[in-house]
Amino acid sequence: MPPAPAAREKVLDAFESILVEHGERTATLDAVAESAGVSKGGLLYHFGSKQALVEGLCERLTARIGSDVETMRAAPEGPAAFYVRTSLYTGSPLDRTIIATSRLAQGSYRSAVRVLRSMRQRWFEVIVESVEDAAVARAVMLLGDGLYYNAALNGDWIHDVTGDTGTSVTDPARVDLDELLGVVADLIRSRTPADR
Amino acid sequence: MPPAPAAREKVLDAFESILVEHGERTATLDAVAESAGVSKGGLLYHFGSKQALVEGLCERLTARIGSDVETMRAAPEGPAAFYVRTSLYTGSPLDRTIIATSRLAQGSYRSAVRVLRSMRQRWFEVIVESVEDAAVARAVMLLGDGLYYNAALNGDWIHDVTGDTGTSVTDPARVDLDELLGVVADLIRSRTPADR
DNA sequence: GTCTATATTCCGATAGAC
DNA sequence: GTCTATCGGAATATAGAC
Repeated sequence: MPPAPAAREKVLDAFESILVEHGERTATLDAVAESAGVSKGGLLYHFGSKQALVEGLCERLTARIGSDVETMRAAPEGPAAFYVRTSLYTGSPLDRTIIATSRLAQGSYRSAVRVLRSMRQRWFEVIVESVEDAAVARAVMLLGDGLYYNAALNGDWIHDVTGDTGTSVTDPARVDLDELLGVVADLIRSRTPADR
Repeated sequence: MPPAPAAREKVLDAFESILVEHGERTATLDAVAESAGVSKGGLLYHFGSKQALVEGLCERLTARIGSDVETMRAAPEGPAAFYVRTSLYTGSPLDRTIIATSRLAQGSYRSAVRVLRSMRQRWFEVIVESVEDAAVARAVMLLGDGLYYNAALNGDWIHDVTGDTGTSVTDPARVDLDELLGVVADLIRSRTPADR
């Protein structure tokens, strides 16, 4: 591949960060340019319009999902567990691109909606293939969706970075990964035909 | 209660509709006023600023959640099943208020984030009380969150209005309610201590 | 490729008539 | 209570210098 224009990636990173941390309203060309360390004119050289910027982010998501799906398919723990585990927000590049694109989709950016739907479709295909039960696969998908919904809602992204002992049992937002994976395993087991 | 200014409610309805159908960016005072059939000046008489409008929607959500939680607590099918069932978008007033508020929360409206968190907290308390297992309760919450995430993503809200027979099994977005409730029932059963 | 203007449109809010 | 008119600021996009 070509040397890859560094400025383009920097602009995309900045756009992503502002979307994740401050929402769509704040992600103006001015703000993105400043955060990327270029002028507005410079930004508009790489992305001719705001729509082009949105398109750029969508393409980045498509690319990142491609490698994620490959990893998922080969995951030793199984695609379902892998999917649930990686749906818990950790601030990975993929996480951030997903949240940023979700923010755009909540606006009226059709292309963001399209790319997110296709992402879900690709995940689902791999999961349903491995659990052999469409109902369970859809439930697993929903659990992952729920984790992203919570990530997008909380904003500060602190789930388990603090090693505090007082994790309140009554806080629905504080999801424990091992606990959840246990539930998922039970779920899959309870639905797997015991014909062997 | 006082006669309840009809115009205020109409404005709030319009704000909600635009948020749900076109997103936060489109929900300008101009657009809301036009959709509500009043002038911008008229709107600003009832809600002195955009922030006041946001606050008004948050208060509406708080009120509607209050009655929802009561209904949920008394539901014959049990709070968990009730919660999952009503998390599937049907276009009810509560559904619309939740989606609208979620749209605001994805922006940087702190009050919307706060009211949504408190909503989840209240739901969770009722659910955990009935299933007696915090892990299951959290998983159930996530399933509901996932349903709302999907509703917010699809935008056209068509899940089951069409009586088409060709519901593709490979479409993760097309959730069948009975199927999902079956999974939830299995889940609760698999985790309920059989000590009786 | 990147910059500094500048044109244009639009949004939120205020003032004041009716 | 509801309206019209308008100000000030911000956002997208363009033009053209370096």
